[in-house]
Amino acid sequence: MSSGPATTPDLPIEAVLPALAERLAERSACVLVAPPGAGKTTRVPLALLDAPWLAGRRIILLEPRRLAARGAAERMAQTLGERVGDTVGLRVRLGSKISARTRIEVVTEGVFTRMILDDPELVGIGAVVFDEFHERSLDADLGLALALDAQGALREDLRILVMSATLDGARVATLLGDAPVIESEGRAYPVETRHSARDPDQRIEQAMTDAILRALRADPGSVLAFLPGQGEIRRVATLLADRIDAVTHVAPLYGALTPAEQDRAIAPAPPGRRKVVLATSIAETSLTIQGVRIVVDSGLSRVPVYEPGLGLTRLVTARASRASVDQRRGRAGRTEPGVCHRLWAEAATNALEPFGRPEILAADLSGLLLDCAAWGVADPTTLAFLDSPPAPALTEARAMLRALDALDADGRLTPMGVALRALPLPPRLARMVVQAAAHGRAREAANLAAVLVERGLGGDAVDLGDRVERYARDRGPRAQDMRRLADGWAKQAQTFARAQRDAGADFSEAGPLLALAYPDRVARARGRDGEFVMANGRAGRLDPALPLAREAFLVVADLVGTAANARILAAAPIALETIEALFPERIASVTQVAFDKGARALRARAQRRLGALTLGERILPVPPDADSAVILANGIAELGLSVLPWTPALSQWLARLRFLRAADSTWPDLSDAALGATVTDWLAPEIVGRASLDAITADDLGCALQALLPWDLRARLEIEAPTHFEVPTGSRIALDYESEGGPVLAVRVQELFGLERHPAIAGGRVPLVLHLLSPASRPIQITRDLPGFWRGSWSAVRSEMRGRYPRHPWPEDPVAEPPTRRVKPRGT
DNA sequence: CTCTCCCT
Repeated sequence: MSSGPATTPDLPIEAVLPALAERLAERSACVLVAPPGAGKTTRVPLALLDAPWLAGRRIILLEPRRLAARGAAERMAQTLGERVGDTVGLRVRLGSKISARTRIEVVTEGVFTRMILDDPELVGIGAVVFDEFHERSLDADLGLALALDAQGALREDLRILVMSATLDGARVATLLGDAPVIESEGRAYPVETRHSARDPDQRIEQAMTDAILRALRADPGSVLAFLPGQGEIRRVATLLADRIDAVTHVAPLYGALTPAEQDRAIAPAPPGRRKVVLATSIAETSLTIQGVRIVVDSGLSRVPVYEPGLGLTRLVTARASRASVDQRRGRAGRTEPGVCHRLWAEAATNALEPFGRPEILAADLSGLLLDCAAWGVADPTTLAFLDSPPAPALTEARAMLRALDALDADGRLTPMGVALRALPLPPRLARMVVQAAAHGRAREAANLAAVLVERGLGGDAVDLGDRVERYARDRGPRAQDMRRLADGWAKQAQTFARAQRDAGADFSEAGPLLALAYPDRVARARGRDGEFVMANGRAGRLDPALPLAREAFLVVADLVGTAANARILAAAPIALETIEALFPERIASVTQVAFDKGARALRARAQRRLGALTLGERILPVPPDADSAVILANGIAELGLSVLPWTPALSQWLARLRFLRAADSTWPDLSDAALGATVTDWLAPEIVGRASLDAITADDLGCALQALLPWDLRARLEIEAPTHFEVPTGSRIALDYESEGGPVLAVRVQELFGLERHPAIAGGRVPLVLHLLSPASRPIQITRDLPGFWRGSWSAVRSEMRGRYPRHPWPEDPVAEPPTRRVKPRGT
């Protein structure tokens, strides 16, 4: 291996600079792929400065982070022996250093998007250089799409250079019109990679703790460990505390720490001591930790998943990408050769996604859509994006911007949209500030917006009123910077403000202000345990010990977690009267009819609703309409159809039809399941105007059942399955169709005297099951063969019965005897 | 099992 960067001042990138200059002289776009340590960020812009095609115009260098932008500007200025603001300038949100002499402007990606939207011709600019493009931020993707559009339509002479560390350069080159790709060597010390697959039953915290302790014993130097999030970092720190030696210091490192805490975490260990830094993906790029020789990588990272439809983002723990784990490994070889321990089997590396998911595929696109509309493009998918913005997120963004009144029906910018774009804030918050300005509260709204966009400003209390108050008392440099910015937003918003009628809300308070930005996240308490339901239908919870948890209504600004378990991170209370005053056109009056199972009756309520949220309700008489009847019918079906007012005749009717259906499927299916599934069709029309089960009569049920039988089958029913059977005495006896063996005719035996043939129905096809009864209607015999009975067991029955009922006829030959229906004994 | 990171 060659010697390291410390001993060789010439950087690997120098070797490709002549080729790069040559390509850019003849082509308008170029891709430069160079791994970390190549020196591209600082060397390339300076090398292009004297190119003839630049003709004295400026170069814009895009960096993904303010820290990186400041560092690049400082190093380039130093190379020239100048200060930032001379030849090399800087333009970031908080503070710009630009002068008339400036030829290279280092800007953050978001700044460039605004620059090109304000000046699509990019007057005075000869080249735009995208650095760290492999990070694929939303702003970089949008900035490149807009720059390509401008180049094609207005500025064919504009040079576009895309620089990237690990990118698949060919894809970008295609996007840039088959631009040439130049590759450079990187420079890093060798890093030995060791794999050890984790026992799947072991928790990641335990595996990481064991691996760190092993690594400390095996090699000298400090350790940088990558974990997915704060929770894991805290738990590993606790586990390590019991088992680590006194000369080794454990330092957590993640984004939510204050800058001072972060500085302490990345400071080198004192001589003779070692350090274990437990970090999130924050340590993959942008900050270097001195003295790290050992990296231990869990292979996991926490990534956001945007849910269009709810307009919310939740976090999931996922395997880190191949690019990400390689980047992590590289952190061990920054200053000397190192070791990287990976907590997975070597073969699993090939199964990793090659790159992390580009932000444009998993983000809220409302800002992007608004910017595109300002560019004159209503459909962003017509621009040259490396990955096209996904349709569901665009649909959601379009709906939100329409609701904010920022776009018209054709997707063009409205005057409100112009006003929102003038504020460098997310569209919802911009709308809040503009609308508050119309009521003379621009300053209050801008301060609330500041607390919402700058993480940690005003602390992390859930109650945003508390955060605004703390921020107002904060005299630190960051708070002062943000106050200057917020003042600018407020002034800008006031230029668009036209005095409006009284809104009936006090916009000096956080809750009413927030409602302007998040009308869909107005929430109502459900129960007492800090549970709230929002107008968008989703629920979230608060620590029940917080005073905020006792409020009836909140506006939720931020929450995390899965749909089933979302935690509210920022909110402010709002009064019911304020909600009613703010959203008269959004609040709908809904009459709701529901079946009360306990009372077995319908209940009607008039509800005032904001989306999924019920603001108030009162009891109403049940409307006697078809809709109510359907709800009652379905409620009854849930209880079971046996609760209906069945009479013996209706039960028999049903049994007759089921009997026929069993043999012949031209008859309708009237099983319990089929009837229950179709109550809307047959029961509901006959119970219109009924408000409870008790109000339904047997007649209602009869009419409803009749409707189940087509006209042409009604006459056949009487023939095939008659209700009664006429015996020789002339008695019409009801048949029982519910018996399992078939339809039953139960009759006193004397009424059958003279009958030679067995009685049958259904055109003689189905013999009845005869239940022969004594004069006292006690069962004597069951038979399906009456002639056989007369010939056979009748004589035995006769001898027994004659003794018990001596005054009734028990003839020797029943076929020859006249039938009788007399029950009373013959005269005495 | 209380939040990844970044920007106008």
